[in-house]
Amino acid sequence: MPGLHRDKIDQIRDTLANFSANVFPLAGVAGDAERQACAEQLVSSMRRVDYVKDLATKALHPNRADPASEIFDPLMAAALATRQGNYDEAWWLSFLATHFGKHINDGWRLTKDFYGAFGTRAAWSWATISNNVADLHSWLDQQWPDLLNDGVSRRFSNHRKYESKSPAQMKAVLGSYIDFISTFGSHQALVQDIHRAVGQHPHAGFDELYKRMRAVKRFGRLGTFDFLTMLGKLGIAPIEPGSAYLADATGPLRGTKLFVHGDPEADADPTELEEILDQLDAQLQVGKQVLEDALCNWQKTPDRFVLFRG
DNA sequence: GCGATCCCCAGTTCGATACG
DNA sequence: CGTATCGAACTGGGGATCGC
Repeated sequence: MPGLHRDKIDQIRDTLANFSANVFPLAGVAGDAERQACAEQLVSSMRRVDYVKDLATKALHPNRADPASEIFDPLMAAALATRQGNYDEAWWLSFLATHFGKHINDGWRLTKDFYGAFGTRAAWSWATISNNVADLHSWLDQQWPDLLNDGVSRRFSNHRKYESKSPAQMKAVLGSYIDFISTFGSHQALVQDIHRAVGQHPHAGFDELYKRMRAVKRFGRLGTFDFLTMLGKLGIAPIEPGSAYLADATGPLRGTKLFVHGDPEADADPTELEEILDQLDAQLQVGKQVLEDALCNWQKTPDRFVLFRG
């Protein structure tokens, strides 16, 4: 990150140094190069988060919501649906965007072609699928594999690289999500139920949804965290992560161990690491998603900034 | 060149075992 | 009994490597 955001990087770097001196010694960023690289990763993560938050209010072309359009974008489509009060569609689009993900080269093509059903029929909108799961299943069995077999690359994102486009898995994953929501009748009814159960605090809501997402197949710690933080950023659900969910993590846990103890393999209690992140964020005020994202990317190359792609 | 094979990954699932 | 914890088994697809 050359030149740009110099002030913000400097400010974060100084906060890290002060925190180390006065609150808890952060062994992983004791060196100048490491502290600088970490500060740059934090600013880089903040910018990615801010980009998505801005989608909620910025001007968007209506074709962003049209899967037949070249400029279809499921996150922008979710933002547009939210503005129209169509929370069901906003959640569903966010779910599909998270499940398929944006591939570094193929972009949103996999999401677009599933959601738009390759133009073979009306789009698989929430209104359509939630009332016609059987139609979705037969379409996946009978048409989807042939439609995919056209020589065009439609890959999952890095975070979803173990997923499969097989009809069996598609039915299992999408079906389990549809079932999960259908128990409540609508996404808004689910949110109301969460509020009844744990109150209205965004951290409590996030945590309760995180637990309940176990009902959705193939959505583990990473997929669930990506999905729920997306809902929060786009203003689709009033939730925000109150922790980095290190207990179930691999990369972010490694990153936090390196950050705090100077050793990615350190035998550290995730709960204690979370408490240190809590205290640090009281000063940084960047949010837990930025911390977990930045520390995961930083630990790959701790002594110099490498932009995360993928 | 080109297909076959291998390896990796910020993963997931399943079943066994240990608890209260 | 339920349920928490743990590790082994297994995952799909891309890209690198290998053998021809």
